[in-house]
Amino acid sequence: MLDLKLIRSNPELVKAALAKRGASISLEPFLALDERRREKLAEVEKLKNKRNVVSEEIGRLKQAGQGAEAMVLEMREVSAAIKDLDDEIRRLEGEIQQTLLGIPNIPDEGAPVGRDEQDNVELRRWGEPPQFTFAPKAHWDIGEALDILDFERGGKVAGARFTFYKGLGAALERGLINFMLDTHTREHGYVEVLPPFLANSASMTGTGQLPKFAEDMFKLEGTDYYLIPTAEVPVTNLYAGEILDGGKLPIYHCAYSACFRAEAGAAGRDTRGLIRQHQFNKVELVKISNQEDSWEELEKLTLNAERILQLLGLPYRVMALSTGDMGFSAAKTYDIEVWLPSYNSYKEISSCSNFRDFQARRANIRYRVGKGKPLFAHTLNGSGLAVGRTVAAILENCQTEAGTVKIPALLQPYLGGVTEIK
RNA sequence: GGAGAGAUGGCCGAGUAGGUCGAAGGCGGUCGCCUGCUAAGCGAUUAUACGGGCUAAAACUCGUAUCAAGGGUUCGAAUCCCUUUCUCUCCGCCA
Repeated sequence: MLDLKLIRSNPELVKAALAKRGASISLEPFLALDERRREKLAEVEKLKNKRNVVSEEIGRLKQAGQGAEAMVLEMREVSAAIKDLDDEIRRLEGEIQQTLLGIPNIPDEGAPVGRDEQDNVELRRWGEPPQFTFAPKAHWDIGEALDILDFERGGKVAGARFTFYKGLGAALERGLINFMLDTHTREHGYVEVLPPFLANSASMTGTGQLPKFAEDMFKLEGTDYYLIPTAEVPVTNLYAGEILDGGKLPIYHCAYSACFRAEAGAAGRDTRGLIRQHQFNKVELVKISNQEDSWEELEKLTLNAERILQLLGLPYRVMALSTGDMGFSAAKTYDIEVWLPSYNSYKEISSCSNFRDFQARRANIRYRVGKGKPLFAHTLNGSGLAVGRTVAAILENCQTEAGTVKIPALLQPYLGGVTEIK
Protein backbone atom coordinates (compact mmCIF):
# COMPACT_ATOMS: atom_id res chain seq x y z
CA MET A 1 0.00 0.00 0.00
CA LEU A 2 1.28 3.41 -0.87
CA ASP A 3 1.34 6.27 1.56
CA LEU A 4 -1.84 8.26 1.13
CA LYS A 5 0.02 11.44 1.95
CA LEU A 6 2.55 10.77 -0.77
CA ILE A 7 -0.21 10.38 -3.34
CA ARG A 8 -1.92 13.49 -2.08
CA SER A 9 1.15 15.68 -2.05
CA ASN A 10 2.86 14.29 -5.12
CA PRO A 11 0.38 12.66 -7.49
CA GLU A 12 2.51 13.31 -10.58
CA LEU A 13 5.46 11.45 -9.13
CA VAL A 14 3.26 8.49 -8.26
CA LYS A 15 1.65 8.48 -11.66
CA ALA A 16 5.00 8.54 -13.43
CA ALA A 17 6.34 5.73 -11.27
CA LEU A 18 3.35 3.52 -11.89
CA ALA A 19 3.49 4.23 -15.61
CA LYS A 20 6.80 2.39 -15.61
CA ARG A 21 4.84 -0.72 -14.76
CA GLY A 22 2.59 -0.15 -17.71
CA ALA A 23 -0.18 0.66 -15.28
CA SER A 24 -1.97 3.84 -16.19
CA ILE A 25 -3.91 4.73 -13.14
CA SER A 26 -6.01 7.83 -12.90
CA LEU A 27 -5.57 9.35 -9.49
CA GLU A 28 -8.01 12.23 -9.86
CA PRO A 29 -11.14 10.38 -8.68
CA PHE A 30 -9.12 9.10 -5.80
CA LEU A 31 -7.89 12.54 -4.84
CA ALA A 32 -11.43 13.87 -5.04
CA LEU A 33 -12.57 11.19 -2.60
CA ASP A 34 -9.76 12.07 -0.26
CA GLU A 35 -10.64 15.77 -0.46
CA ARG A 36 -14.26 15.05 0.30
CA ARG A 37 -13.35 12.83 3.21
CA ARG A 38 -11.29 15.53 4.84
CA GLU A 39 -14.09 18.05 4.44
CA LYS A 40 -16.56 15.75 6.12
CA LEU A 41 -14.06 14.89 8.81
CA ALA A 42 -13.57 18.53 9.75
CA GLU A 43 -17.33 18.96 9.86
CA VAL A 44 -18.03 15.97 12.06
CA GLU A 45 -15.16 16.66 14.40
CA LYS A 46 -16.50 20.11 15.07
CA LEU A 47 -19.86 18.60 15.96
CA LYS A 48 -18.30 15.96 18.15
CA ASN A 49 -16.39 18.59 20.00
CA LYS A 50 -19.63 20.42 20.65
CA ARG A 51 -21.28 17.24 21.84
CA ASN A 52 -18.42 16.45 24.18
CA VAL A 53 -18.45 19.91 25.72
CA VAL A 54 -22.19 20.11 26.14
CA SER A 55 -22.55 16.56 27.42
CA GLU A 56 -20.06 17.35 30.09
CA GLU A 57 -22.09 20.38 31.02
CA ILE A 58 -25.26 18.28 31.17
CA GLY A 59 -23.55 15.91 33.54
CA ARG A 60 -22.52 18.76 35.77
CA LEU A 61 -26.02 20.23 35.82
CA LYS A 62 -27.67 16.90 36.59
CA GLN A 63 -25.35 16.24 39.46
CA ALA A 64 -26.18 19.66 40.78
CA GLY A 65 -29.80 18.62 40.60
CA GLN A 66 -30.69 20.98 37.78
CA GLY A 67 -32.58 20.19 34.62
CA ALA A 68 -30.99 20.35 31.18
CA GLU A 69 -33.85 19.40 28.94
CA ALA A 70 -33.16 21.98 26.24
CA MET A 71 -29.56 20.90 25.95
CA VAL A 72 -30.47 17.24 25.79
CA LEU A 73 -32.91 17.90 23.01
CA GLU A 74 -30.37 19.90 21.08
CA MET A 75 -27.72 17.24 21.49
CA ARG A 76 -30.12 14.62 20.28
CA GLU A 77 -30.15 16.39 16.94
CA VAL A 78 -26.41 16.91 16.95
CA SER A 79 -25.90 13.21 17.55
CA ALA A 80 -28.17 12.34 14.65
CA ALA A 81 -26.15 14.62 12.40
CA ILE A 82 -22.92 13.06 13.62
CA LYS A 83 -24.22 9.64 12.82
CA ASP A 84 -25.04 10.59 9.27
CA LEU A 85 -21.65 12.17 8.76
CA ASP A 86 -19.87 9.19 10.28
CA ASP A 87 -21.69 6.87 7.91
CA GLU A 88 -20.66 9.02 4.98
CA ILE A 89 -17.05 9.15 6.13
CA ARG A 90 -16.96 5.42 6.70
CA ARG A 91 -18.21 4.89 3.18
CA LEU A 92 -15.59 7.25 1.75
CA GLU A 93 -12.81 5.64 3.73
CA GLY A 94 -13.85 2.21 2.56
CA GLU A 95 -13.67 3.38 -1.03
CA ILE A 96 -10.32 5.05 -0.50
CA GLN A 97 -8.94 1.97 1.20
CA GLN A 98 -10.12 -0.34 -1.56
CA THR A 99 -8.54 1.89 -4.18
CA LEU A 100 -5.34 2.13 -2.21
CA LEU A 101 -5.13 -1.65 -1.83
CA GLY A 102 -5.42 -2.01 -5.58
CA ILE A 103 -2.50 0.27 -6.46
CA PRO A 104 0.80 -1.56 -7.03
CA ASN A 105 4.07 -0.59 -5.44
CA ILE A 106 6.28 2.11 -6.90
CA PRO A 107 9.26 0.54 -8.67
CA ASP A 108 12.64 1.46 -7.32
CA GLU A 109 14.90 3.72 -9.37
CA GLY A 110 17.31 0.81 -9.70
CA ALA A 111 14.82 -1.46 -11.42
CA PRO A 112 15.31 -1.50 -15.20
CA VAL A 113 12.43 0.22 -16.95
CA GLY A 114 10.71 -2.03 -19.45
CA ARG A 115 7.47 -3.53 -20.63
CA ASP A 116 7.82 -7.24 -19.86
CA GLU A 117 10.25 -10.11 -19.36
CA GLN A 118 11.96 -9.24 -22.65
CA ASP A 119 13.36 -6.20 -20.91
CA ASN A 120 14.78 -8.03 -17.91
CA VAL A 121 18.49 -7.44 -17.49
CA GLU A 122 20.96 -10.23 -16.93
CA LEU A 123 23.34 -9.39 -14.11
CA ARG A 124 25.57 -12.43 -13.82
CA ARG A 125 25.97 -16.10 -14.64
CA TRP A 126 27.38 -18.96 -12.67
CA GLY A 127 28.45 -22.35 -14.00
CA GLU A 128 28.29 -23.76 -17.50
CA PRO A 129 25.31 -25.55 -19.01
CA PRO A 130 26.33 -29.21 -19.39
CA GLN A 131 27.42 -30.40 -22.81
CA PHE A 132 25.80 -33.76 -23.46
CA THR A 133 27.28 -36.33 -25.84
CA PHE A 134 23.81 -37.82 -26.15
CA ALA A 135 20.30 -36.47 -26.49
CA PRO A 136 19.32 -35.37 -22.97
CA LYS A 137 15.89 -36.25 -21.74
CA ALA A 138 13.37 -34.02 -20.03
CA HIS A 139 12.91 -34.55 -16.31
CA TRP A 140 9.39 -35.91 -16.73
CA ASP A 141 10.73 -38.67 -18.95
CA ILE A 142 13.64 -39.35 -16.62
CA GLY A 143 11.33 -39.37 -13.60
CA GLU A 144 8.93 -41.85 -15.15
CA ALA A 145 11.70 -44.07 -16.51
CA LEU A 146 13.32 -44.29 -13.06
CA ASP A 147 9.90 -44.72 -11.44
CA ILE A 148 10.43 -41.79 -9.08
CA LEU A 149 7.77 -39.42 -10.47
CA ASP A 150 4.20 -40.40 -11.31
CA PHE A 151 2.30 -37.70 -13.17
CA GLU A 152 -0.32 -40.12 -14.47
CA ARG A 153 -1.56 -41.16 -11.07
CA GLY A 154 -1.25 -37.62 -9.75
CA GLY A 155 -3.81 -36.71 -12.35
CA LYS A 156 -6.02 -39.63 -11.42
CA VAL A 157 -6.05 -38.95 -7.70
CA ALA A 158 -6.15 -35.15 -7.69
CA GLY A 159 -6.07 -33.71 -11.20
CA ALA A 160 -3.82 -32.04 -13.69
CA ARG A 161 -0.75 -30.36 -12.22
CA PHE A 162 -0.48 -32.78 -9.32
CA THR A 163 2.30 -35.32 -8.98
CA PHE A 164 3.31 -38.27 -6.86
CA TYR A 165 6.96 -38.49 -5.91
CA LYS A 166 8.04 -42.03 -5.22
CA GLY A 167 11.01 -43.85 -3.71
CA LEU A 168 14.24 -41.91 -4.23
CA GLY A 169 12.20 -39.20 -5.94
CA ALA A 170 10.36 -38.50 -2.72
CA ALA A 171 13.61 -38.81 -0.81
CA LEU A 172 15.29 -36.36 -3.16
CA GLU A 173 12.56 -33.77 -2.62
CA ARG A 174 12.69 -34.27 1.14
CA GLY A 175 16.48 -34.24 1.19
CA LEU A 176 16.59 -30.98 -0.73
CA ILE A 177 14.22 -29.34 1.73
CA ASN A 178 16.47 -30.32 4.61
CA PHE A 179 19.62 -29.37 2.73
CA MET A 180 18.27 -25.91 1.99
CA LEU A 181 16.98 -25.30 5.51
CA ASP A 182 20.23 -26.52 7.05
CA THR A 183 22.30 -24.30 4.80
CA HIS A 184 20.26 -21.20 5.55
CA THR A 185 20.07 -21.77 9.28
CA ARG A 186 23.65 -22.93 9.80
CA GLU A 187 25.53 -20.81 7.29
CA HIS A 188 23.34 -17.79 6.60
CA GLY A 189 21.91 -17.02 10.02
CA TYR A 190 18.22 -17.56 9.35
CA VAL A 191 15.86 -18.75 12.07
CA GLU A 192 13.64 -21.53 10.82
CA VAL A 193 9.89 -21.35 11.22
CA LEU A 194 7.31 -23.90 10.18
CA PRO A 195 4.20 -21.87 9.45
CA PRO A 196 0.52 -22.70 8.98
CA PHE A 197 -0.22 -23.63 5.36
CA LEU A 198 -3.54 -21.82 5.55
CA ALA A 199 -3.92 -18.12 6.16
CA ASN A 200 -6.87 -15.79 6.55
CA SER A 201 -7.90 -12.93 4.28
CA ALA A 202 -6.30 -10.30 6.52
CA SER A 203 -2.91 -11.96 6.09
CA MET A 204 -3.45 -12.33 2.36
CA THR A 205 -4.21 -8.63 2.19
CA GLY A 206 -1.16 -7.85 4.29
CA THR A 207 1.28 -9.28 1.79
CA GLY A 208 -0.65 -8.13 -1.28
CA GLN A 209 -2.34 -11.29 -2.61
CA LEU A 210 -5.71 -9.76 -1.86
CA PRO A 211 -7.82 -8.06 -2.96
CA LYS A 212 -6.55 -8.22 -6.55
CA PHE A 213 -5.36 -11.79 -6.95
CA ALA A 214 -8.04 -13.88 -5.30
CA GLU A 215 -8.47 -16.02 -8.40
CA ASP A 216 -4.86 -17.19 -8.19
CA MET A 217 -5.47 -18.89 -4.87
CA PHE A 218 -7.42 -21.81 -3.48
CA LYS A 219 -9.99 -20.84 -0.91
CA LEU A 220 -11.65 -23.25 1.49
CA GLU A 221 -15.34 -23.10 0.91
CA GLY A 222 -17.40 -21.60 3.70
CA THR A 223 -14.39 -20.33 5.62
CA ASP A 224 -11.98 -17.40 5.60
CA TYR A 225 -9.06 -19.75 4.93
CA TYR A 226 -6.87 -19.68 1.86
CA LEU A 227 -4.19 -22.21 1.00
CA ILE A 228 -0.99 -20.22 1.06
CA PRO A 229 0.60 -19.59 -2.35
CA THR A 230 3.95 -19.08 -0.59
CA ALA A 231 5.31 -19.12 2.94
CA GLU A 232 5.93 -15.41 2.44
CA VAL A 233 2.33 -14.88 3.56
CA PRO A 234 2.36 -16.50 7.00
CA VAL A 235 5.98 -15.65 7.77
CA THR A 236 5.77 -11.96 6.89
CA ASN A 237 2.46 -11.66 8.73
CA LEU A 238 4.11 -13.20 11.77
CA TYR A 239 4.80 -9.62 12.80
CA ALA A 240 1.59 -8.01 11.57
CA GLY A 241 0.33 -5.30 13.88
CA GLU A 242 3.48 -5.33 15.96
CA ILE A 243 6.00 -2.66 16.87
CA LEU A 244 9.39 -4.33 16.82
CA ASP A 245 12.51 -3.29 18.65
CA GLY A 246 14.66 -1.58 16.04
CA GLY A 247 17.74 -3.01 17.70
CA LYS A 248 16.56 -6.53 16.91
CA LEU A 249 16.40 -5.89 13.17
CA PRO A 250 17.04 -7.32 10.71
CA ILE A 251 15.04 -10.47 11.40
CA TYR A 252 15.90 -13.42 9.17
CA HIS A 253 13.51 -16.33 8.77
CA CYS A 254 13.58 -19.33 6.54
CA ALA A 255 10.58 -21.59 6.22
CA TYR A 256 9.60 -24.73 4.44
CA SER A 257 6.04 -24.89 3.20
CA ALA A 258 3.93 -26.50 0.58
CA CYS A 259 2.59 -23.83 -1.78
CA PHE A 260 -0.74 -23.90 -3.55
CA ARG A 261 -1.59 -21.99 -6.68
CA ALA A 262 -4.67 -22.09 -8.83
CA GLU A 263 -2.63 -21.16 -11.95
CA ALA A 264 -5.80 -19.66 -13.34
CA GLY A 265 -4.10 -17.77 -16.15
CA ALA A 266 -1.52 -20.42 -17.02
CA ALA A 267 -3.59 -22.82 -19.09
CA GLY A 268 -1.35 -24.50 -21.64
CA ARG A 269 1.90 -23.27 -20.10
CA ASP A 270 4.43 -25.71 -18.70
CA THR A 271 1.90 -28.52 -18.88
CA ARG A 272 4.45 -31.27 -18.49
CA GLY A 273 6.64 -32.07 -15.55
CA LEU A 274 7.25 -30.43 -12.22
CA ILE A 275 7.63 -26.87 -13.39
CA ARG A 276 4.11 -25.63 -12.82
CA GLN A 277 2.10 -27.51 -10.22
CA HIS A 278 -0.95 -26.65 -8.16
CA GLN A 279 0.99 -27.83 -5.13
CA PHE A 280 4.73 -27.56 -4.76
CA ASN A 281 7.32 -27.31 -2.03
CA LYS A 282 9.40 -24.28 -1.38
CA VAL A 283 11.93 -23.07 1.14
CA GLU A 284 11.35 -19.39 1.59
CA LEU A 285 13.60 -16.66 2.94
CA VAL A 286 11.93 -13.70 4.66
CA LYS A 287 13.54 -10.62 6.13
CA ILE A 288 12.19 -7.78 8.20
CA SER A 289 14.61 -4.90 7.85
CA ASN A 290 14.88 -1.30 8.91
CA GLN A 291 14.46 1.35 6.24
CA GLU A 292 18.18 2.03 5.82
CA ASP A 293 19.48 -1.44 5.16
CA SER A 294 16.87 -3.11 3.00
CA TRP A 295 18.74 -2.71 -0.28
CA GLU A 296 21.84 -4.29 1.12
CA GLU A 297 19.68 -7.02 2.62
CA LEU A 298 18.20 -7.76 -0.79
CA GLU A 299 21.65 -8.30 -2.24
CA LYS A 300 22.60 -10.62 0.59
CA LEU A 301 19.35 -12.53 0.40
CA THR A 302 19.82 -13.12 -3.31
CA LEU A 303 23.34 -14.40 -2.71
CA ASN A 304 21.99 -16.75 -0.02
CA ALA A 305 19.58 -18.25 -2.55
CA GLU A 306 22.31 -18.48 -5.20
CA ARG A 307 24.51 -20.31 -2.74
CA ILE A 308 22.17 -23.31 -2.82
CA LEU A 309 22.58 -23.67 -6.56
CA GLN A 310 26.33 -23.29 -6.28
CA LEU A 311 26.53 -26.00 -3.64
CA LEU A 312 24.46 -28.25 -5.89
CA GLY A 313 26.57 -27.37 -8.91
CA LEU A 314 23.61 -26.20 -10.97
CA PRO A 315 24.29 -23.47 -13.57
CA TYR A 316 22.19 -20.36 -13.26
CA ARG A 317 21.91 -16.70 -14.07
CA VAL A 318 20.52 -13.74 -12.16
CA MET A 319 18.10 -11.34 -13.78
CA ALA A 320 16.92 -7.92 -12.66
CA LEU A 321 13.24 -7.84 -13.50
CA SER A 322 12.03 -4.95 -15.58
CA THR A 323 9.42 -2.64 -14.13
CA GLY A 324 6.80 -4.20 -16.36
CA ASP A 325 7.56 -7.75 -15.21
CA MET A 326 7.69 -7.20 -11.48
CA GLY A 327 5.06 -8.42 -9.09
CA PHE A 328 2.39 -6.19 -7.64
CA SER A 329 4.01 -5.59 -4.27
CA ALA A 330 7.68 -5.46 -5.20
CA ALA A 331 9.87 -2.38 -5.50
CA LYS A 332 12.67 -4.39 -7.03
CA THR A 333 13.07 -8.06 -7.90
CA TYR A 334 15.91 -10.35 -8.85
CA ASP A 335 15.00 -13.65 -10.44
CA ILE A 336 17.42 -16.53 -10.26
CA GLU A 337 17.05 -18.80 -13.26
CA VAL A 338 18.47 -22.31 -13.35
CA TRP A 339 19.60 -23.99 -16.55
CA LEU A 340 17.03 -26.50 -17.75
CA PRO A 341 18.12 -28.64 -20.73
CA SER A 342 14.54 -29.60 -21.67
CA TYR A 343 13.69 -25.92 -22.11
CA ASN A 344 17.10 -25.23 -23.60
CA SER A 345 17.09 -22.10 -21.52
CA TYR A 346 17.17 -20.76 -18.02
CA LYS A 347 14.01 -21.11 -15.94
CA GLU A 348 13.00 -19.16 -12.85
CA ILE A 349 13.77 -21.03 -9.64
CA SER A 350 13.84 -18.13 -7.20
CA SER A 351 12.44 -14.65 -7.01
CA CYS A 352 13.97 -12.24 -4.51
CA SER A 353 12.28 -8.93 -3.80
CA ASN A 354 12.45 -5.87 -1.66
CA PHE A 355 8.95 -4.59 -0.94
CA ARG A 356 10.19 -1.62 1.05
CA ASP A 357 7.29 -0.44 3.25
CA PHE A 358 4.56 -1.59 0.87
CA GLN A 359 3.64 -4.76 2.74
CA ALA A 360 4.53 -3.34 6.15
CA ARG A 361 2.01 -0.57 5.62
CA ARG A 362 -0.71 -3.09 4.79
CA ALA A 363 0.20 -5.50 7.55
CA ASN A 364 1.12 -2.71 9.96
CA ILE A 365 4.58 -3.97 10.76
CA ARG A 366 6.58 -1.27 12.49
CA TYR A 367 9.69 -0.81 14.55
CA ARG A 368 10.96 1.75 16.96
CA VAL A 369 14.47 3.03 17.46
CA GLY A 370 15.03 4.27 20.98
CA LYS A 371 12.33 6.75 21.89
CA GLY A 372 11.60 7.60 18.28
CA LYS A 373 8.29 7.29 16.54
CA PRO A 374 7.34 3.91 15.16
CA LEU A 375 8.50 3.48 11.57
CA PHE A 376 7.22 1.09 8.96
CA ALA A 377 9.61 -1.78 8.48
CA HIS A 378 10.88 -2.93 5.13
CA THR A 379 10.04 -6.49 4.16
CA LEU A 380 11.90 -8.77 1.77
CA ASN A 381 11.61 -12.31 0.64
CA GLY A 382 12.94 -14.77 -1.85
CA SER A 383 12.75 -18.42 -2.67
CA GLY A 384 15.63 -20.35 -1.36
CA LEU A 385 14.62 -22.33 -3.47
CA ALA A 386 11.60 -23.75 -5.22
CA VAL A 387 12.14 -27.43 -4.46
CA GLY A 388 10.25 -29.10 -7.31
CA ARG A 389 12.09 -27.05 -9.89
CA THR A 390 15.36 -27.93 -8.17
CA VAL A 391 14.50 -31.61 -8.53
CA ALA A 392 13.78 -31.03 -12.20
CA ALA A 393 17.10 -29.24 -12.61
CA ILE A 394 19.04 -32.00 -10.90
CA LEU A 395 17.35 -34.74 -12.92
CA GLU A 396 18.08 -32.96 -16.17
CA ASN A 397 21.53 -31.51 -15.53
CA CYS A 398 22.92 -34.55 -13.76
CA GLN A 399 21.56 -37.24 -16.06
CA THR A 400 23.82 -39.78 -17.70
CA GLU A 401 23.70 -41.49 -21.05
CA ALA A 402 22.65 -44.65 -19.24
CA GLY A 403 19.53 -42.87 -18.05
CA THR A 404 20.64 -42.58 -14.44
CA VAL A 405 21.04 -39.42 -12.36
CA LYS A 406 24.15 -38.54 -10.37
CA ILE A 407 23.32 -36.98 -7.02
CA PRO A 408 25.36 -33.82 -6.21
CA ALA A 409 27.98 -34.71 -3.63
CA LEU A 410 26.75 -32.38 -0.89
CA LEU A 411 23.25 -33.79 -1.21
CA GLN A 412 24.25 -37.42 -0.85
CA PRO A 413 24.25 -37.43 2.97
CA TYR A 414 20.63 -36.31 2.77
CA LEU A 415 19.81 -39.38 0.70
CA GLY A 416 21.45 -41.87 3.02
CA GLY A 417 24.62 -41.88 0.98
CA VAL A 418 22.96 -42.68 -2.34
CA THR A 419 25.23 -41.39 -5.14
CA GLU A 420 23.12 -42.17 -8.13
CA ILE A 421 19.49 -42.84 -8.93
CA LYS A 422 19.22 -45.74 -11.32
C1' G B 1 -19.07 -30.16 19.16
C1' G B 2 -21.15 -28.95 24.64
C1' A B 3 -20.51 -25.80 29.33
C1' G B 4 -18.16 -21.80 31.71
C1' A B 5 -14.52 -17.62 32.29
C1' G B 6 -12.04 -13.80 30.01
C1' A B 7 -9.91 -9.88 26.26
C1' U B 8 -7.86 -2.57 29.35
C1' G B 9 -1.58 1.46 27.45
C1' G B 10 5.60 -1.57 26.00
C1' C B 11 4.36 -5.20 30.15
C1' C B 12 1.53 -6.32 34.78
C1' G B 13 -2.92 -4.65 36.68
C1' A B 14 -7.30 -1.30 38.91
C1' G B 15 -11.75 0.50 37.22
C1' U B 16 -18.93 -2.22 35.65
C1' A B 17 -25.92 0.74 40.19
C1' G B 18 -23.09 5.04 32.55
C1' G B 19 -20.75 11.39 33.28
C1' U B 20 -14.84 15.52 34.86
C1' C B 21 -11.26 8.09 32.48
C1' G B 22 -6.66 8.20 27.48
C1' A B 23 -7.85 5.67 31.66
C1' A B 24 -5.38 4.61 39.21
C1' G B 25 -1.15 1.87 40.79
C1' G B 26 3.18 -0.90 39.69
C1' C B 27 7.12 -2.55 36.34
C1' G B 28 10.01 -1.15 32.41
C1' G B 29 12.02 3.16 29.41
C1' U B 30 13.86 8.38 29.18
C1' C B 31 15.64 13.02 31.38
C1' G B 32 17.32 15.57 35.69
C1' C B 33 18.84 15.75 40.97
C1' C B 34 21.40 13.49 44.87
C1' U B 35 25.12 10.05 46.67
C1' G B 36 33.06 10.34 46.01
C1' C B 37 32.50 3.57 43.41
C1' U B 38 27.78 -1.11 41.71
C1' A B 39 23.00 -0.21 44.65
C1' A B 40 19.38 2.71 46.69
C1' G B 41 16.67 7.41 46.91
C1' C B 42 14.07 11.92 44.92
C1' G B 43 11.59 14.74 40.92
C1' A B 44 9.68 14.87 36.13
C1' U B 45 8.37 12.47 31.86
C1' U B 46 6.76 8.15 29.05
C1' A B 47 0.53 5.56 23.49
C1' U B 48 -1.10 5.50 18.48
C1' A B 49 -3.77 7.11 14.23
C1' C B 50 -6.31 10.78 11.59
C1' G B 51 -7.56 16.00 10.59
C1' G B 52 -6.60 21.41 11.30
C1' G B 53 -3.07 25.52 12.64
C1' C B 54 2.14 26.93 12.54
C1' U B 55 6.80 25.50 9.86
C1' A B 56 11.48 24.97 4.72
C1' A B 57 10.77 20.58 7.61
C1' A B 58 10.34 19.55 12.54
C1' A B 59 9.33 21.00 17.32
C1' C B 60 4.88 22.81 19.03
C1' U B 61 -0.35 23.40 19.31
C1' C B 62 -5.80 22.51 18.71
C1' G B 63 -9.47 18.85 17.66
C1' U B 64 -11.30 13.80 16.92
C1' A B 65 -10.93 8.67 17.61
C1' U B 66 -9.00 4.36 20.08
C1' C B 67 -10.08 0.02 26.93
C1' A B 68 -10.36 -7.29 21.20
C1' A B 69 -13.53 -6.01 16.43
C1' G B 70 -18.23 -4.36 14.54
C1' G B 71 -23.14 -2.63 15.54
C1' G B 72 -26.99 -0.73 19.09
C1' U B 73 -29.17 2.13 23.46
C1' U B 74 -28.13 7.21 25.48
C1' C B 75 -27.33 14.22 25.67
C1' G B 76 -23.04 11.13 27.23
C1' A B 77 -20.32 4.09 27.32
C1' A B 78 -14.03 0.92 29.12
C1' U B 79 -18.68 0.51 31.97
C1' C B 80 -25.54 -1.49 29.45
C1' C B 81 -27.42 -4.69 24.96
C1' C B 82 -26.41 -7.64 20.33
C1' U B 83 -23.00 -10.02 16.83
C1' U B 84 -18.18 -11.73 15.61
C1' U B 85 -13.10 -13.10 16.61
C1' C B 86 -9.51 -14.81 19.83
C1' U B 87 -7.62 -16.84 24.67
C1' C B 88 -8.19 -19.98 29.02
C1' U B 89 -10.69 -24.11 31.99
C1' C B 90 -13.77 -28.56 32.05
C1' C B 91 -16.31 -32.43 29.04
C1' G B 92 -16.48 -35.00 24.29
C1' C B 93 -13.52 -36.31 20.00
C1' C B 94 -8.97 -36.93 17.89
C1' A B 95 -2.92 -37.09 15.58
